[in-house]
Parts: sequence; C-alpha cells; structure tokens
Amino acid sequence: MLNENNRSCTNCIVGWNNFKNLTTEQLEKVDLHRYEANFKAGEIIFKQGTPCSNIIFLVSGFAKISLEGLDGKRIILNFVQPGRMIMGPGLYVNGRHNYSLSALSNVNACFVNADIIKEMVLSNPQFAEGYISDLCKRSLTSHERLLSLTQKKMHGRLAEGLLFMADTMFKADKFDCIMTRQEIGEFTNMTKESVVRILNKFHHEGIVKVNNTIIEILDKKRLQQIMITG
Amino acid sequence: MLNENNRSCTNCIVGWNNFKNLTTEQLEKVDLHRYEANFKAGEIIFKQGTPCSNIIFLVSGFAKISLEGLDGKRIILNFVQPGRMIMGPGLYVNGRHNYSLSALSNVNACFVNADIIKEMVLSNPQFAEGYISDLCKRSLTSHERLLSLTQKKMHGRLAEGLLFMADTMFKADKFDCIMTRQEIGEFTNMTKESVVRILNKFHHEGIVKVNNTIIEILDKKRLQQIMITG
DNA sequence: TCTTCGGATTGACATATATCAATAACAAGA
DNA sequence: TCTTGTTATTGATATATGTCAATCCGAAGA
Repeated sequence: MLNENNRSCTNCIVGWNNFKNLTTEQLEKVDLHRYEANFKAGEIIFKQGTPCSNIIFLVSGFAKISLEGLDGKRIILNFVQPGRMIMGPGLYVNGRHNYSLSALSNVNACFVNADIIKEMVLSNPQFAEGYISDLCKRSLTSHERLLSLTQKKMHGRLAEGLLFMADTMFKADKFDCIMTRQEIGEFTNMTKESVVRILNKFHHEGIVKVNNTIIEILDKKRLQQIMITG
Repeated sequence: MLNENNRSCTNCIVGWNNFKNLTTEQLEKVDLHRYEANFKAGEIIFKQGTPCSNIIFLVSGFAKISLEGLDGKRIILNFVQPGRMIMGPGLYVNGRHNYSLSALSNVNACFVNADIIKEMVLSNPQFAEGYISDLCKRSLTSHERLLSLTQKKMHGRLAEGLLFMADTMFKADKFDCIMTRQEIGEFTNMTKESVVRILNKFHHEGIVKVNNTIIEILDKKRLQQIMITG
C-alpha cells in the first residue's frame, strides 16, 4: 500500500527499529493494516482510558505522553518523536490506553493495528525479543525518572529537563521549546510559577538565555553540575 | 533434578505464572539450570550494578527491590514474594542489575540461568508473550507509583503503603511489618521521622494501632479515604 | 489600531516536609 | 547484669515549594 506520500513500511526510515526483525512479507502485512492521520499542535491523539487497538508511530512532529493525576494535575511522562513505538502498555493488560498522547507540534502519525503486532509477536521470536528489549529499556528510564522526580530538588529537575530538551529532543543548544511553562512544570514536577522563577534565576546567572519559548544553553557544564547535585 | 527438598520446576507451585507456557521438556531444562540459595534477613541477594546472569524467584520469604538514589538516599521500588519473576530489566539492556534485591526475612531463592530464559523466549512464542505481558503490567504499576509518589502528600502515601502491606503483602489487617521505619520511609518517599509522626497521628485518631513493628488496621475505610484524597 | 485572551511574570504568604540534635527504648552479646 | 549498638521517638527549626491574586505581555482577530 503506497499512500499519497509514497510511504510504505518497507521503505520507512522513521519506523520502529524492531521492524528490522520482520520478514518482507510480515512488513507488507503491517503495511496493509496501517493508516496515517494528521494532528494539529495541541490536539489529543489518544486519551487515557480509551480502548487501545493500535500501536502508533510518529512520522513527523513532537508529541507528549501524559498521565492524569490527582485533582486535574497531570504529569508528562515523556516526549516522543519519530522512531519510537508508542503503545499503551495496557495493550497486554486491560486493553485500554493508560496514558494520553497529544501533539505538541503538528504531527503526522501512523496507526498500526495492534492485533497485527500481537500476531507478529507470536510468529516471529526475534521480533518478540526486540519488543521485550524495548520494554526493558523503558523500564530503566522510568526508574531514572522516578529517582529524579522524587529525590532531586527543583533546580536539579529543571536543569535535567533543559538538558533533555537540548540533547535528546531538539539536539541543539539553542531551541524553540514548543511547550508552555505549565508543560515544563508537568514534565519536571513543579508549578509553572516555580518554572518561571528558576528559569529566571538561571538566566540571571548566565547559565541559559531565555526569551519566551526560545531557550539557549550558555553554560552546559554548569547546568550538568546542577542536574547532578541539585 | 530433585534437590534435597524434592523440589523441581515441574511440580513447583511458587514459580512464575508464565512457566505454564513452557513444554515439559523446556521446564525440565530450566530445572537443570537452576539452583537454590538461602539468605538471612538483611542480606543482599544481588546488588545494583553487578552483572545479571540469573533470573530469580523467591521460594519463601520477603525481599525488597531498591534503587540507589542521591547521596546515599534509597528508594524501595517494590516488595516481592514468591510467585513473581525477578529480573533486572538490564538483562536485555546492559547486562547489569539496575536495582538491588535484599532479603527482608529469611529467604529461600531460586536462581535460573538467564541464558536459558532468553533461549525459551526465542523458542516459545507463548512464553515470550507472557513475558511481554508481565513487563507491561509492571509498567502500569510503576506509572501508578510515580503518580502517587510525586502528587500525594505524606499522609496519602503512608496510608497507601499501609494498605499495600495489609492487602498485598501480608494479606491480613494485623501484621508484623518486618521492616524498619527507615524502610517504610524509603517505600513511601519520606524520612523516618515523618513516618513516625504520621503513624502516631493515625494511632491517636484510632485509624491504626501501632506497637513497634506490629501494625493493626482498625479503620480501613478511613485509611482508603486518606489514601485517595491525601 | 484597538480589543481580547491565554499564557508569563511577580510578590506575598502558607504549609508541607526535611534536618538536626537529643533522648528513649530495646535487643544482642559479654 | 551491664554494655553497646541499632532503631524509634520527640521537639525545635529551617527550607523548599505550592498557592493565591494581581499584573503584564504578546499574538490573533475585529
């Protein structure tokens, strides 16, 4: 199936690494059971609690994975970009999405029928192993996150968040961080007011240069220091 | 292989649920590559950072899974009992244990060679699927934990901890919680002093009866209330 | 250009929680 | 029985962080 963009799973370069373990026929079958959709910045791609019948891959754009917490509070678990498999872990537990996915920028996303993926797991051991390996990696990062969010102070958490944006998300020391202060807070577990205050402090200390959503990291060494000790 | 206790994987009743997906031959092979060991309360079963070459099952006793945090702080991720597979998620990532396991009580543990398990994953799709399903379940509970530890106040977290002990760990409303206040704190993310204070408050309010390590839950409804709202 | 509205910012204040230090209680050896 | 070391408890105090309310700013329309 070639869609209007001539994209297919067999020539996809933004898909899941683990797809390399599929045979050509399997990949073609995946291709037959997928479809693409576009989302505008801010739109919800799927919502916590709804049935999960698809596994999702971003073709382009940024999205956030968030968990609904107590009295309307939210926590952003992760930011995602093309190349990562997005699957509600509920797929193998209760068939529901256990977190929400929303577009941070305009997003083009690929939906693959979950039953097909499950079928591949059962028929292709290497694929299953790749899946397991993926889940294990996530488990580790989620442990790191737990530690960071519970034991570091705000300065350290914000420093970590900024470094994550620079190094992992935008891969540049100067970037337009497309999210609001509120969202930065949901990612680093603090209020938007605290984000503002500490961002300002970093700015005055010459560690970062902040101009609304444009953030430039000036003293990375220092920021790493704060991330570790803070 | 029947050991001194006449125990073998084929008649094991405390093993991993997912072992039911193995064939008799496979189970016998697992049996050939396992050994048992005993630990006294307080002893470390494996330590974060060491190579993980085995998957572990408790035969009897309680253990805790803990993560080393910042400047000597620690966080207890989970308490484990027989029936649960204990595997460093690092097995499929960096070959190291990414957390420590220590005995809370006297423990008899079964060590199964990790390569054998990996081999079963590749040769038995149902087993692989069971493994994935297990990892997904954990992912969900770890999300819940993240929410609880970051968004609830101490009272709520301690209430949750107490209910966990009563309902999941000891399966009784009166129990000898074998751990120290320090450990309760590491599980609920607070200092031992705070644990003492709030435990006392609960005691004075008639919600629990505390006598050193013996804890009795008197007003479970109330405790559940505190867990949710607190 | 003028409005409008959502986010950003700031300051004052409340409070949850940690830290520190001292003491008490208890268990295990000698 | 005495000693010693670990854990529990308590109180005083410091601090990190959230909350609330007011104001500011900038982008999108009218």
